[in-house]
Amino acid sequence: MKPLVLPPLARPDGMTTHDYAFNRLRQAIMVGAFRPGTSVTIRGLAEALESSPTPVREALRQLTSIGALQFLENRRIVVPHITPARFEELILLRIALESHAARRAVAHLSERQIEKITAIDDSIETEIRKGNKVAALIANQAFHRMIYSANPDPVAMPLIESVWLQLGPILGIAMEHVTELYVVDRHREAIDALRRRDEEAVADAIAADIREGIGGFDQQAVARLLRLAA
Amino acid sequence: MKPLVLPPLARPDGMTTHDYAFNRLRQAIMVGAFRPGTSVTIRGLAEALESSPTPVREALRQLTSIGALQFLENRRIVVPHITPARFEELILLRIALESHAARRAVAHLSERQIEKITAIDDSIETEIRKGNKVAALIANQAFHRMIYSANPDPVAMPLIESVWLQLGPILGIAMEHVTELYVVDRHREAIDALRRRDEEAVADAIAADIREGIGGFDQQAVARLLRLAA
DNA sequence: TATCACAAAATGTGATCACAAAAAGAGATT
DNA sequence: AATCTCTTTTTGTGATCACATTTTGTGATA
Repeated sequence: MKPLVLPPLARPDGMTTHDYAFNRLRQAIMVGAFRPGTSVTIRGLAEALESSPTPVREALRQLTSIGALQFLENRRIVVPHITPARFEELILLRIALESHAARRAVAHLSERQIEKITAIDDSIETEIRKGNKVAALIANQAFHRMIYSANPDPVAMPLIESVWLQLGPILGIAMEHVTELYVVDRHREAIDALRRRDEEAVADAIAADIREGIGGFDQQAVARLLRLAA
Repeated sequence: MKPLVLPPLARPDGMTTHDYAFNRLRQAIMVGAFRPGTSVTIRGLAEALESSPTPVREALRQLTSIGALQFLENRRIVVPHITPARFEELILLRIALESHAARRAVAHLSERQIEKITAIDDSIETEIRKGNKVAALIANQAFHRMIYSANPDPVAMPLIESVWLQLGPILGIAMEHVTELYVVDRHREAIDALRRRDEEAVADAIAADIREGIGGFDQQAVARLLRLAA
């Protein structure tokens, strides 16, 4: 129960122990390193991160605030379970949030930024072709984040990432069971719409992208896996 | 700098010190007890709450995760400032989130719940007539929360409350400068739509309610106050 | 009066410890 | 073999302390 393979993550100079723990755990959950129902302990993580309980507890508390973890009544700390209904709500919430965020970002995107976004989209395909699932997932998130963050007041971004974190554990299961990766996204469509500054078309492309494939994965497959995770 | 009038809040039995601190601070920010730019200290709050730094720090860290507070680079803890642009984004985000949440709740609302919601709406008018601003604000939040929480998987609710928290400090300023309270909401309209199970009409009523008056207050007045807060 | 330098106080950070509750394990009983 | 009871271990909680950084306060200098 205590192998605890935590994806590595560089620790920039001057970063506090707490911030490091938070970012590392957050990233781990975001890319599906923990399965639903997994329980973690403060002391265990403190040891794994070579620190002490105090900063780790703060990081865990923060992660519960954004729905990534859950403090149960019996004081146990677990990765939340996901029911099919909850999964459906999260996807619909992604669509509502991200199509809104995309629409509000269009006017602020420079040509240069759109080029950068196109480059990220290319890197997604590259990673998929190389079979590197986690890298493809991270690149896909970067694609979406880059668009929404063009808004000078990206108030929706933290909320979007909260939803991503809640979907993270599902992605972990999906990546375990999906051997074949295939590109099924609406990214080119979204980029074209960005170039035309067509807010509605961008929002529609993003909505379709989310609906048809969660982070590059086939939704039907994920739905099937949900039964395994329950 | 340390009068720190924290609204009282009962502490249920068995609640941890951390949870108590979190809920108390959260409630204080939500109803506008802190002004934008206000800085708080861990030790100061620990003393005010008659506890120690550890649980307070955890509570503050959680509050930053949901945008209610901000840890600056110089390690100072402040209530975030709000620019007019940021305010606009937050309002639009409220509209996007809450009209979505309302739409997703309609199918799950029982007649009994709708009656309860109607009663809450009545209490809002009562409080306004009595001139009790904070109580009216809390009742208004309860009205919205009651609707959205009808969804058995209310995944949007925490995100909505996050936005409320970010708007809280503005409400505090508004309440200081607005002497006359008047009822300008679309609540009856929303309730009627709920009774007809008309999802789109409910969503529209909620959107209009938010757009035309933030929590029962006149938006123009708030916009004017924003300049004072900057 | 304004500005700079230095000392003192305040503050966030993180490790440690004692305590209580929960979980896990061991052994006996049915 | 299953269940119950009691002991041991694990674990979250919260207070305290030492440390480093920041802020504040004081006084000298221009």
